[in-house]
Amino acid sequence: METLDKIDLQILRVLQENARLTTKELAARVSLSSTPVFERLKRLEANGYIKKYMAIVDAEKLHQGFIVFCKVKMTRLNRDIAQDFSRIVQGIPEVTECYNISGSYDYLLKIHAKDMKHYQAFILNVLGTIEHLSSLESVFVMDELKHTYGIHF
Amino acid sequence: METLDKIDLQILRVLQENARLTTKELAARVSLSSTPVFERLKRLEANGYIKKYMAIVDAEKLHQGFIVFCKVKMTRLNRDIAQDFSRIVQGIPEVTECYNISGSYDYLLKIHAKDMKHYQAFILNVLGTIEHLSSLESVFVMDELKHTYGIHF
DNA sequence: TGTGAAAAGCATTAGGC
DNA sequence: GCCTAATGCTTTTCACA
Repeated sequence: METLDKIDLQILRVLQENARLTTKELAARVSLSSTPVFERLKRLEANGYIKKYMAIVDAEKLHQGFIVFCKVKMTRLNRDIAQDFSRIVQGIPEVTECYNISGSYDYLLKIHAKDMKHYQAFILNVLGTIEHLSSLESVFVMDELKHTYGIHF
Repeated sequence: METLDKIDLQILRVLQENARLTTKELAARVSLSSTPVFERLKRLEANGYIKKYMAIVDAEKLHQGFIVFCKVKMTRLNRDIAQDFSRIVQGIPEVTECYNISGSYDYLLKIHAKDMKHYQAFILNVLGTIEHLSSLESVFVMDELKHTYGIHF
């Protein structure tokens, strides 16, 4: 797939806002009939423009509303250590995001926990026990002002 | 709504993974017929357990793959200044997330930009011009190791 | 690429356990 | 609460501009 036209982009924008629209409704919003919209959609999915469709659930209501950004520094970092760290992190459900970052820390992790007690236990029993870990710094989220899920394009 | 039973939780878990399942498929996964699943779904939506359905699009492919966490410190922070800041941030499309955080900075922003050039212009022309802003620190994302979108429960 | 029509399959409601 | 069954839409395919 070379490049997306305006209609493709519009489809992506609409679906980013509401993924449960019927093809018909979607077609109405981009002023086409169902068939071409259906085909474009399949193409966008097949080419990886749409990674997945998901329901955004309320973390607070599901008792996972205690959010912490945890900065991690390793004693040293090479390919093997980085791969091990990545593998471990993939398997930790509390870690919802993990980034390799610039600055004085190596990684930034987003953690979802039930409360401070749960988070403390998590640090002591899970994160803190990772090999080659040098230091941890927890930045607690006091309020979520904005969370768009999705991007502007 | 008082509390969710196991089937409700299962429905939420499945929809978090794939929001475009038909009611029928969803029903099969929780071993029920369509009708009760349909009713549970409507209840979960009505009670805010499901906040929205969205397509996750590939930021890289849409030229928004340059990600920066930007820490913001204000000269001082009171209710009015915080409200102003929140209002401004809601209107900035590059800011996909914004948190009020503990530590030596007041806010943590997640920024999606096209590239470093775009980001620099954004800092100079948009973020840097906000009133009562004391300092900014950019933490650049070099690699995204994990991004689940969604939580474990 | 697009349209419109038709077949197959689903969502949604009704009626009953 | 759950089920099965019926109806009216939608999705999806196909022929054709």
